[in-house]
Amino acid sequence: MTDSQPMAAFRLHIAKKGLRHTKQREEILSALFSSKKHVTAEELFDILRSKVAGIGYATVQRNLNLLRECGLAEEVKIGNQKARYEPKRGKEHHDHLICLKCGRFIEVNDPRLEKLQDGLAKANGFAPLRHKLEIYGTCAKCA
Amino acid sequence: MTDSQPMAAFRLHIAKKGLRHTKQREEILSALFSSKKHVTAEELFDILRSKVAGIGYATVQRNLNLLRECGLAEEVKIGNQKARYEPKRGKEHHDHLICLKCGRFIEVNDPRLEKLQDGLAKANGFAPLRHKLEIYGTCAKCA
DNA sequence: CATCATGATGATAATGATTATCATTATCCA
DNA sequence: TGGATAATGATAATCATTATCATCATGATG
Repeated sequence: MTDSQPMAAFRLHIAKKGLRHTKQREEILSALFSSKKHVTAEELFDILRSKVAGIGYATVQRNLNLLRECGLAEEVKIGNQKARYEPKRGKEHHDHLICLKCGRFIEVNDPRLEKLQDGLAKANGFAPLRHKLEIYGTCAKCA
Repeated sequence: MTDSQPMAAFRLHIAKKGLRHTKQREEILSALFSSKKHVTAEELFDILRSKVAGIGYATVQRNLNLLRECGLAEEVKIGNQKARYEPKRGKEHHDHLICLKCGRFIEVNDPRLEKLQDGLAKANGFAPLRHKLEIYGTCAKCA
């Protein structure tokens, strides 16, 4: 099997930390990157049950956290709702437009935001690492 | 007692919804607006115990939600941590620089962000209502 | 001012998401 | 291949928040 780019990065991270490669980890990564929407741990768990006999919910959660650690997954959390995860390729960052009616997420990206972040931070003697911008409103379909 | 501006707004909201004015509500609002930092419900509860004999935790939580409803309080939530609340005067909006080391919140406000929000939204047929920007990094004291 | 319908409170249980525990299994290096 | 130990899976624990419910307080009414 030829490793996909994310899979290779995952293997590298695992090796660097002295962790082990497992079938579950492989499948979790694969399922996350195959998903077309932002999935919850539970949804991912349901998908994986049919592929990996006996896989446990805790394993999915644990490895989503691991993927988050190595920058391959990002968590999006709205209010007290269950966290959703999205695959992250490379270093590109994007923000979200979140529809309050249907819950849809629209991904957006604007380089001006990065500049604005740096400016705001610098003015306060703050060293920025990352940011999270969520714009709430109504999407076109729900208007 | 001369009502403060927020207290008047609170009374108005309560009246409009057919709710009742209570000593607890008054004290919760007052304590929130007296706090110098972003407080958790628990911290507010501890402050209030000495002022209002027998006040319950649930009452504080309930009324923080009520204050949020009528725009007098704003909730800030980082990861899985306990929610923090800040008093909100009028309609001014601000965002947060959040220090990953000491947990300090710095409030910032830049009108360019509002324009950026509107631009991003319009480009996606999205009607924006509000946004939340959190910039994570290291503050000057923790550098 | 007294009555009373009902909203609010306070104590506590319930909920729900996430994390910790632990016995067992699987990985992978020597 | 053996063995040290990380990972897994099942489940319990945790923790913040919300729901429940008996009792109390508010405020409109007479």
